[in-house]
Amino acid sequence: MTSRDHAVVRLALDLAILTVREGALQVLTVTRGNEPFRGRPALPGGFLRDGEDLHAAAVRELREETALDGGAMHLEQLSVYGAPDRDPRGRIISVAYLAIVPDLPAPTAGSDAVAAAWLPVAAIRGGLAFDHDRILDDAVERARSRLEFTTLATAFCAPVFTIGDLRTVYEVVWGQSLDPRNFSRKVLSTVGFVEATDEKRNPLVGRPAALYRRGDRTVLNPPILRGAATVA
Amino acid sequence: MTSRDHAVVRLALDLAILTVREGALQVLTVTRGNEPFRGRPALPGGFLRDGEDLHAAAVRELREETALDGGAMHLEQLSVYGAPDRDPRGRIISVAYLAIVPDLPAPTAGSDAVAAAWLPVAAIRGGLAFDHDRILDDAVERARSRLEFTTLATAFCAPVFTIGDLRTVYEVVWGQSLDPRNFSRKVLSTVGFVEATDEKRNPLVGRPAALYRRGDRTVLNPPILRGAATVA
DNA sequence: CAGAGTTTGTGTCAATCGGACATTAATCGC
DNA sequence: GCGATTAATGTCCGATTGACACAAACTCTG
Repeated sequence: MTSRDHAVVRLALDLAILTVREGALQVLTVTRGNEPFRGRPALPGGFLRDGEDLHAAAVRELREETALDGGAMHLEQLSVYGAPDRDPRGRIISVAYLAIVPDLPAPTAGSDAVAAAWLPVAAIRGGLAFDHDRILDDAVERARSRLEFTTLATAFCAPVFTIGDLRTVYEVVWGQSLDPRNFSRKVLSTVGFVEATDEKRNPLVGRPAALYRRGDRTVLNPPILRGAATVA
Repeated sequence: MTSRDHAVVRLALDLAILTVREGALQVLTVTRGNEPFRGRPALPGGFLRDGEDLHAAAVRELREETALDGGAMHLEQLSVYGAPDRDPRGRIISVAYLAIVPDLPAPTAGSDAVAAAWLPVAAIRGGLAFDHDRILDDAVERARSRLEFTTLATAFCAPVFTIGDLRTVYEVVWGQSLDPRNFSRKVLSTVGFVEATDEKRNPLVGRPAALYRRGDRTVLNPPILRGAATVA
């Protein structure tokens, strides 16, 4: 069945799990315990199991890494990386997934066999194993684009959040500051983006902010384009 | 090396090659000569070869099917389809690619071993083999979206084309009619979208139209959004 | 050759949207 | 109470867009 003409490959999954922590866009990394790239940070991942659905495998990996219900968070397929020399161990094709999670209050699964850690994306300068730098670049660009055209930003937020929280997500992911007034107007005028609650949250200083839940809309029409706004 | 835990898969490539022919969005299909799905139309494709790069394999398949220089046309990765039961022959993961080609004057590679034919997308109602209907749906949606945010529409056109040709591409792919005056203004005011030539083309009837080449810009900012325009 | 028919190219106008910015409201610390 | 700080609402104006008028250039027909 498997003739010489057909490449024999193993199929891996790699997850770029993004969040906004401490005012920065961060990605979940694991430290490699084996060669190659021993000791280097890498994106968490694993191999596809026998008879396992591709998307289900990604959900499983996400749950294993974040100890969160993978079905509830945002998880989308990013791309496939299949350069012949991308893994020195042999022909391994990797399907990369992009996951967006809120700032997790739980300790980041550090008790696992592998050491997991959140790293600021800006602090990673080509330091990841394999071709994971390229995967991360693609993941960040996808997330930036998603913020323009979908309501994905709410996936970065806790179940209940303020407009300021949402604006911070945009500012951190895009790396530019936005006008709070215009941002509020844009979000609140888009029906289905956020849903008002009757609660408020008292910050350490300043006027209390109204709290919102995510709405049922997923696509933003019109989009919120990252124009030539004031760079932070 | 390949433990029981790791699924053994074969990696296939499927191409959704789209064009605009005879005023309709069409896709290149091949008629399957073997079981399963013998006699049913399917997207052209093949298996990844040993040591072959993924994108290079897609370029090769495209050239085999259209006899055109794959490097010159638009070819992008679409998605991966990996449901366990998507192929009755066993575990086959498929990487789908979207290709956009102009209306080919050459006979559509009909002399090949497999019979290739252009089929209008609208005429295909769940008639493709495997999960190719879903792949085609995704490909069409991707193309529609690309027309909004990139200059991809020029890939549907011959090297030299009129604004009317370009508008026809939008109308056919989106399935809605556009105002010719506003469309011209939008295209011509976007620097780098099209490049003027000093030639004109005489249609069968009506005023001659100026001919343009594709410009060097790839992203459209601002985009041309398919709004609630008049449906054709 | 004149006029109808058709398509291209230029222009107008009003409604809407987006960016820049002012002002008021609510809370905390002193 | 008062200043500092952040939230929420509002104003203004230029840019963009959708709807539509009209002139220009060509072919076909009578």
